[in-house]
Amino acid sequence: MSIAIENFVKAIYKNDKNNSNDTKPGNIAKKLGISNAAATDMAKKLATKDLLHYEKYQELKLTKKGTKMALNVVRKHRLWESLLFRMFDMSLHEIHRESELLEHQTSDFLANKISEYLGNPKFDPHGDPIPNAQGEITTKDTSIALSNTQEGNTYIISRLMSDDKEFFDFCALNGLKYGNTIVVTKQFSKNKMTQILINNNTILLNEDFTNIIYVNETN
Amino acid sequence: MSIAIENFVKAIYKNDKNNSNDTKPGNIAKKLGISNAAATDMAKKLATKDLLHYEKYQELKLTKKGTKMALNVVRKHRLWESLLFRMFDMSLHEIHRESELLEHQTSDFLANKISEYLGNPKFDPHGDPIPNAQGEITTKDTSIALSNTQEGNTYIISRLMSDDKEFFDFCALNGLKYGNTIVVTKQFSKNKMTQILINNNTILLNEDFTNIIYVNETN
DNA sequence: AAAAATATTTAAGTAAGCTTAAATTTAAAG
DNA sequence: CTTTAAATTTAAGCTTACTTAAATATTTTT
Repeated sequence: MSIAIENFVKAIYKNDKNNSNDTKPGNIAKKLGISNAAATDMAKKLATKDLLHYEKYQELKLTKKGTKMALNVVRKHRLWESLLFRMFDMSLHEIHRESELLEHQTSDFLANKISEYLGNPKFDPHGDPIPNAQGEITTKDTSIALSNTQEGNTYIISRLMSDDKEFFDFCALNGLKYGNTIVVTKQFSKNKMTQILINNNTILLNEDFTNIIYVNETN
Repeated sequence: MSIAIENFVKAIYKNDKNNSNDTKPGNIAKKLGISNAAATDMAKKLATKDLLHYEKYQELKLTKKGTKMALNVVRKHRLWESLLFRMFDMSLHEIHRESELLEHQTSDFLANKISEYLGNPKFDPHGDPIPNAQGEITTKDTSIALSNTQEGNTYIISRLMSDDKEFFDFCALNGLKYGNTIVVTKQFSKNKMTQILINNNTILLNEDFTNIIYVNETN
């Protein structure tokens, strides 16, 4: 299948996961930087390939086959991120940018080699789960957005859900990293801001950030 | 530039290096598995982009710009081969197959990271020279084909110039590997065969193989 | 040096993956 | 509930990278 198709099913998959927007052609088009018309065309075409269900004006829904394809691409993306992050001195933004391209030119064979080399990791450096070779995500996600945490509690950063360079630069600068511990010192619910303590520094995060930083409670 | 263009200039570059065939559209088409007509079309198009010189019925000649592009792709290919070969348990044929795809989706930035990680190697696992970041090959090649060696002399394998799985399987089985030492025990000039001693095994190689195995004299 | 074989080029056409503009449908607002 | 706004779809068209078939030029053979 082509790169365009892989990116299309991946975009649908990710849009569903975030359940931020409804999964209609327009929203997918926005993510991919193509016109609405192109997205509609592609949706129709993929329906004939049994990758998704298409009904005029309705949301797009991946078939089992489509989901499997999406997870296969996601797997390769996250394995590349894991490998590049471990081997080279590259930022979260940089590994994402490179993996976005490499994911489409990676055989299942090579993906398995990378996975094996890394010890079959379950999570990538963003904290996102890595599907296995069968396209299954076996871990369950108990993490919550920082915006939903309780004042006074201690948490462990589990996911940084973004592709944005500036966000990652901010994270790197402030020690916001997968696995690190933070204390939520104050929730400003009216202003939708969260104050946290990390590495003995107090920082105040606004909604944009507290919605994409995910954490787990400490046990 | 597109993958098709990168592959086209690369094919011209490699055809020139091997100086096996004249570098006309038909020969390039054969290498790329496309029709002659497609190759002519592409050649004309690349001439307008100043990547090569095109004159009807004449050989294609890369411009400086075209050569630089080809060397940039070759660099990425050989760096990937070096990395995959070092990290994973993969054969020469497998690393070639994967690198053939990865080479087109690799930023200069990542290529430099890979090079740095490997200690800026000058040769890949096939013994082929790796162009530097400026697209220059700084090593000079003193190696000769096994078919041109002298009976009784000892040599070091310097290059295995092939993409063929069977050839690499044969090499792996018999210890024919970049850097290994062999003794040429007999040249059967009439039958174009060469007998060598390697790892205490005597093997007889025919022309197909002695023309693509390159060696250096020991000092 | 002419005839035959081979390669190259031209011409016409196709599929993928887009575009813009107009028409249609749905969703939102008053 | 009607009007307005927004999104989706259809239609027509473009570019890239091919294809096959026919025309033309070059090589090779005799």
